[in-house]
Amino acid sequence: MSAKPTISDVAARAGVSKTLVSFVLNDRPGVSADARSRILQAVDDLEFRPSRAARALSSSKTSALGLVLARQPEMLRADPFFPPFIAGVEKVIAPADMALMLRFVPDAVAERAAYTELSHGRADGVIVTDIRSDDPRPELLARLGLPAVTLNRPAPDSPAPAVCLDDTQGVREAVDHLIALGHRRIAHVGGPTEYLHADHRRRQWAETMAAAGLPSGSYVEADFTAAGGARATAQLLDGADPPTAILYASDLMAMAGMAEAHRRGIRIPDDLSVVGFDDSELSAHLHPPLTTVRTDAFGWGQAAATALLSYLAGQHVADVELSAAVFVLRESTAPPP
Amino acid sequence: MSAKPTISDVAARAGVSKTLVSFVLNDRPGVSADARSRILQAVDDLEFRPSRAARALSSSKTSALGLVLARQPEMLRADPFFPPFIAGVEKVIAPADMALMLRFVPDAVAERAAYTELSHGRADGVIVTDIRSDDPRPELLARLGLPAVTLNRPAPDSPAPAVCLDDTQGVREAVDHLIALGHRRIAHVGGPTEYLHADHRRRQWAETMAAAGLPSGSYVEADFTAAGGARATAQLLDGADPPTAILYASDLMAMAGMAEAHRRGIRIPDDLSVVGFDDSELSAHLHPPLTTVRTDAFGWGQAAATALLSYLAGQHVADVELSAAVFVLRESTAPPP
DNA sequence: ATCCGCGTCTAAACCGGTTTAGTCGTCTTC
DNA sequence: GAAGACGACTAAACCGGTTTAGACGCGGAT
Repeated sequence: MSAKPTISDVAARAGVSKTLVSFVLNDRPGVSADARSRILQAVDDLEFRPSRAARALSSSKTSALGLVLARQPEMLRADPFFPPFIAGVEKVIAPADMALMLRFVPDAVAERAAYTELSHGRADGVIVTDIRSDDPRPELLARLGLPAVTLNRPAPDSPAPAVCLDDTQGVREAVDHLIALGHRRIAHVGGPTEYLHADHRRRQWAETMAAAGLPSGSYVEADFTAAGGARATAQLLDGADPPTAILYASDLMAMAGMAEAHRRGIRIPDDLSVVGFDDSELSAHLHPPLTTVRTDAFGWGQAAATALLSYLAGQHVADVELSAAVFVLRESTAPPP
Repeated sequence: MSAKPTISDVAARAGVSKTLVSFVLNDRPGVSADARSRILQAVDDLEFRPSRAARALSSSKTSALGLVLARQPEMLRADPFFPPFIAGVEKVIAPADMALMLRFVPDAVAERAAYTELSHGRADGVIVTDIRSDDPRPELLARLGLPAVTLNRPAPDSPAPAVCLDDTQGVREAVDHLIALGHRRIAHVGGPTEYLHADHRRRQWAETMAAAGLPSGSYVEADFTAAGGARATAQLLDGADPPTAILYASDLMAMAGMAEAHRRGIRIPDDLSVVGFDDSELSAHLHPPLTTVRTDAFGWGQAAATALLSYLAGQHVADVELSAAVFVLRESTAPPP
């Protein structure tokens, strides 16, 4: 078991130059059928695989994409979005012979450092998720010269192509559904408003209420954790004039909220209607099954990866618009008592 | 806004050779204080960062670790283990200036290809998780010359250091707890037995029952998904002589099982006791809060990364033994009706 | 007969670092 | 005062690919 064979070993065995081997490996024209087959034979015999590191240096292509997640471990633990999202990305990039560099960072400083790192020979491009308001990343990435694709559009003038999924239409449908059932006091438990998607959901909820001529409902900002969802629910339930329905910005918070209600002897959906967001794995198997809004994280991952790959290939990439999040009616909603 | 500066640019600006810059960058002795400060100044002025790709080639070190996950997207969606595990790994490797290459693969063939890929200039070492029975990976990795650390020991003679966490002691405590409450018919809903950890949990359950002189309980193999957990629970509950307690190999299955029981009007814990496994985010916030077994995935990630880093540094690494999974008593268990 | 174009192939430069082998001057040491 | 040790520094080789510039032989056009 000797060391790994190099392109020179292959060239020697096939009786040709390194150049020609490289041509064959990269499907470039101008190689005779005879030479090609001898080279392929040698590649096979030696089990040769080109070194990624060498290729990265000479071609300035790492064949890797980067993904930086700035999250507290707590918020990540039960996140229903990233696993399928990453699976979708992988599905697209694996056949393209690319891989994913993943970075989890605790704060904005480390985040900046991580992107800088990635831009120096670790990744060819990045997918930017969890867009925040006044997100500094598009500017940073432009300065680093690191190609990027963003999930939704951070700002009208963001230079990176955006892969957009309207995740608020489902929220509107959900609120309309609650209103149609007769609810008038519909509260919202949101995520940290620094995240654009959390803010959008809150806005959509407020606007839909307003459009129906209802008074604005109670709003509590939470943090996407189960504990936060339970706390927010307790606050709403214990307040004066408690809501008859609560719309949550995530299934996890909704589930914790349901338990919190149960604990008070409040029945769902009889006494309180609950709507989640995400359609996470467990939601359909809850008792009662959770009415929610579904976003296709896997498909979003695929679309983002596809867009980034074309962008890296030098093609002009227009914003992509995916089909909107859909409202999933199950059994956690009913007319108010 | 020119191209990225190289080490030669730094050398030129500081009036020294590339070699000396390299020495300073790598903290090697034999550089005068004067030269060192001039070089650091130049590095600063130019915002120079060494190219990972170049460094990888010349030093044969990629500064990256690999992690290959062979899972169906479905099984990954609500997995409570990997997010904190990866966060633990990151916590350790980030300060060591390393990064994580993540690969999700659909099957064993792709898995093999992924490891092969990683060994050719993409990663310096890998962490092997989800050990299966007769796992082919230790042998493959040895053949590829790719340093590895395994989570638990696949076989007594596996060449890679193992980072072990006894996740069955908590299961024994859980079963003992149920027995002490008076349960005699304790069923188990397990994970796919090809996974060693799933198999271990099943064994521990069976052995603890036997040790207490109880007849062996019903066993249903499921797949770690919510749907699977619900199905298995239905099967147990609808069978002849249904159990008074069910031990699940994951919280997700336990939660789906609880809902399935509720649907039949079976109250928890009054009519049926339920124990999960993982202590996932939601478990403490369920109604009733789920009694479960907690494994410290974050700590496991840290330990595995630490072990791999020392191993890569050429140190001899003995197997690491972490503190065992602990039984977490909450409110989903009670004496049988 | 000469020139041109073309298909096939190669030598050498190059990517940006690390490492080896050695140069040069100064300071000890006998 | 010569030899040796040592600290500071550098030129050049090297890692394993890709890419550029050009060589070589051959057939067809002039």
